[in-house]
Amino acid sequence: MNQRRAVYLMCKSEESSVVRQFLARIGDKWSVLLVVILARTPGHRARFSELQRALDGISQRMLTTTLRNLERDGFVRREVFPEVPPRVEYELTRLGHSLIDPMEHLVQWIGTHWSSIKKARASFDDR
Amino acid sequence: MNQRRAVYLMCKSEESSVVRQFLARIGDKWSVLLVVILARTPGHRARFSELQRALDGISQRMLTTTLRNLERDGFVRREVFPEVPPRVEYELTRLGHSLIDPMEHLVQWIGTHWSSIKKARASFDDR
DNA sequence: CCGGATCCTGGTCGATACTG
DNA sequence: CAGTATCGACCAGGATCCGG
Repeated sequence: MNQRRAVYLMCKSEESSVVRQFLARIGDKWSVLLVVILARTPGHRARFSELQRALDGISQRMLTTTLRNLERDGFVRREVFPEVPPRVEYELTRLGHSLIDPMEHLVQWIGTHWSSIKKARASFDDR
Repeated sequence: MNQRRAVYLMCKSEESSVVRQFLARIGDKWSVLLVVILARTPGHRARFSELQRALDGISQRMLTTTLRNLERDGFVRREVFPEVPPRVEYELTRLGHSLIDPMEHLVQWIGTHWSSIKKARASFDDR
């Protein structure tokens, strides 16, 4: 019970709005996946086109704006190499890397409970 | 490193799409907050109007649909009391309650790193 | 008191075309 | 190669009204 204090405190203050803001940002269509992909890339670096291939189905526009947002929040560092043709690499920052830990817990939870969710949905939809 | 296996595996399979689906559902404007509020309510139960007061600013429509979605996923149980005026109570299921644990980690992380994010944004916006 | 039905608005995301 | 610009479809979500 001790362990859950932060959640219980959350609603008392404006911390709930912070959580909402955070989820609204990182909870978009591609951000989490992008961070995860960078995390598992050797060196935690990749260039634009590599990321586009890795995130199956992402449009060029969305990759750009997702990367900009992550850069703005300090999760990703952008490095431009003055070459022709241009090369741009994105690297996970220390802050971005620290995200892996809570996400790991979430992924674990999903892995354990996803079948329960699917079952609940199926039985709910029978009505 | 051992601890991070699930995240690294995630991208290999279709598990990434499961994570996306999950985040898309629970990552909406009110779901997480609603679960947290129920979790901290004595008995993990509350009626519709109590929830509406607790979630400052939520519209009646969004409270209804958010509750429906959570019920469909098996996080919340709905109980109708055949009275006049009607009374409806919502209760966190065991599955819903198990969500608290990973969310706790997330909240902890946000608490620790939110100031870093704000600083990163400020310095980014100076350009 | 609870919540369904409707209408409306802004924002998110994809497609496409075009630059340095 | 790595973007930017523009357009349009779609949907989350708020306001409001009504009904059991």
